[in-house]
Amino acid sequence: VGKGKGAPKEKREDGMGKGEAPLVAAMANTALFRGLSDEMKEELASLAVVRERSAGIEIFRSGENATGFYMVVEGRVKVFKTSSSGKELILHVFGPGEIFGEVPVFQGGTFPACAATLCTSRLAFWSRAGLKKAVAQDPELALAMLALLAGRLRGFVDKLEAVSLKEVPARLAGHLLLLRDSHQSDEFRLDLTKGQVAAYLGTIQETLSRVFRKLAEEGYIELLGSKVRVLDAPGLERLSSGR
Amino acid sequence: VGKGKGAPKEKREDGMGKGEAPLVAAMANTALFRGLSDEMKEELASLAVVRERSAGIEIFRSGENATGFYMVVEGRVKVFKTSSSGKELILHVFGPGEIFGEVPVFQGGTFPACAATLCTSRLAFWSRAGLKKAVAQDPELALAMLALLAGRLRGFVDKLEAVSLKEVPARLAGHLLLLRDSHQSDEFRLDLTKGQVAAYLGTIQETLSRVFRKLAEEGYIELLGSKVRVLDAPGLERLSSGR
DNA sequence: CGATACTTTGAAGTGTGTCAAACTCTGTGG
DNA sequence: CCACAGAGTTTGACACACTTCAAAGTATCG
Repeated sequence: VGKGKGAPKEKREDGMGKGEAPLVAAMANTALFRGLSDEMKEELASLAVVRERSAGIEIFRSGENATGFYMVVEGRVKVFKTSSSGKELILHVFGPGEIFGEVPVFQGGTFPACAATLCTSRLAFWSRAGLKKAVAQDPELALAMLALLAGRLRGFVDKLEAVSLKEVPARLAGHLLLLRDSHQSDEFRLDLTKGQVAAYLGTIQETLSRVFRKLAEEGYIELLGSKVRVLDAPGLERLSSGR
Repeated sequence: VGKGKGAPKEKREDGMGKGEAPLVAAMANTALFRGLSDEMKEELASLAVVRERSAGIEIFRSGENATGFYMVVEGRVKVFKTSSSGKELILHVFGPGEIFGEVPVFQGGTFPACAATLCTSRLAFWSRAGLKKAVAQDPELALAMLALLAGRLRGFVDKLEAVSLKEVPARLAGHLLLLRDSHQSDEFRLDLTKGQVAAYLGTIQETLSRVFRKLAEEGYIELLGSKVRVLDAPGLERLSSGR
């Protein structure tokens, strides 16, 4: 049984700054805040604290007490869990306009997972009380928040299904189809390193590498570095659903 | 690659009846509804349709369109996913006072997973519109609903961590510790068949059986049929966290 | 152009799933 | 009260997907 080389690679940075310039813009891109009046957006924006963090910095840790929640203004953030032997499972990657760390605002008070920046990022932070008050005052915001959590639940159900009921080739096939959809093109670049994609799919680099090769050899895709071209989308669909 | 013997064992029953007797009582036991005024509880109760279902009956299926959500009045319900080869993953088991199938009320419109009765059960059903209206009118209910979804998210994070980062012995150890906590006793009966426990832990009967025996042989537990006695709780803790 | 991070490949080991058969309960009808 | 049916459970032999460990190969950027 392997164990305990799992020293966190992420460091922690201190210091924070203000800066509302892109904040309101990011909020306008956010499903959560989009419905709000400009007035309310301004008010919420003025309550936010914006911090800049470089790549690979820990934002919070699983089990830690939460005093509020975050929004990505610029950059990218991973939310993840790590096993005692050091293997990582990425639960989600958040980009500009997306909020994270909201679970303890409504329940439990501690973060269920860890978060860290993937690249240099600007993050907005709101206190717990602020969001609860806003939600209690504005039924539309409450419904938007409910929709957000419900959507996340749906995502986790899919992930549980994938990790527990599908093998790695099926998971990768499904992931590639999602990327293809979001890029609306058969050709695209992976937005993560392959190691990160592996952690996102619940496996490891070496396995992912072999499966990528298999998919390429069997004519489903073409692979050059991080560039992927989907050659047989229906085939990937078949693979993904396990038929 | 195994495949396609996965014919659903669950049948579907028709017919429904009304019956509010235990309904309000169950609602009083529900975290979601507890905060409501008696008046509002009565109103919501009057809007519910109560159906009785025998054991092993399908309630809804993954991907199906949702017109509302459910509460267990009496009995037990599993929410689960099935792989193409017939393996089942139980996401959750709900008992009296617990609601399920609420995700599509707030997002997406379709059920993310399947649901079926584990035993003869009485289920209350509410229309989608009713809940949304109630949530919009009552900020406390909105916050309670947010807490419910956030708690479920937390549960799924734990489950993902277990399935993806832990081996079966660790998962079983963790599960037994939870049962021990909820029964507040070192000795208790499994509330599910071992096959169902296996599906709940993301494995299969045969593997679970071997792991149970291993835990017993190594002195962590004593096992007689479905009766479990925890002998070494700290040991299980160690096992569960993978140290 | 060299350092560092990322990626690929190989060989070997392991946990878990698969298949098949025997065994054990539990409740029911004779 | 016993015998039986059926579901649930256990066990064994085997297969295999995936991980682990190790090393070489390839980008990428200052």
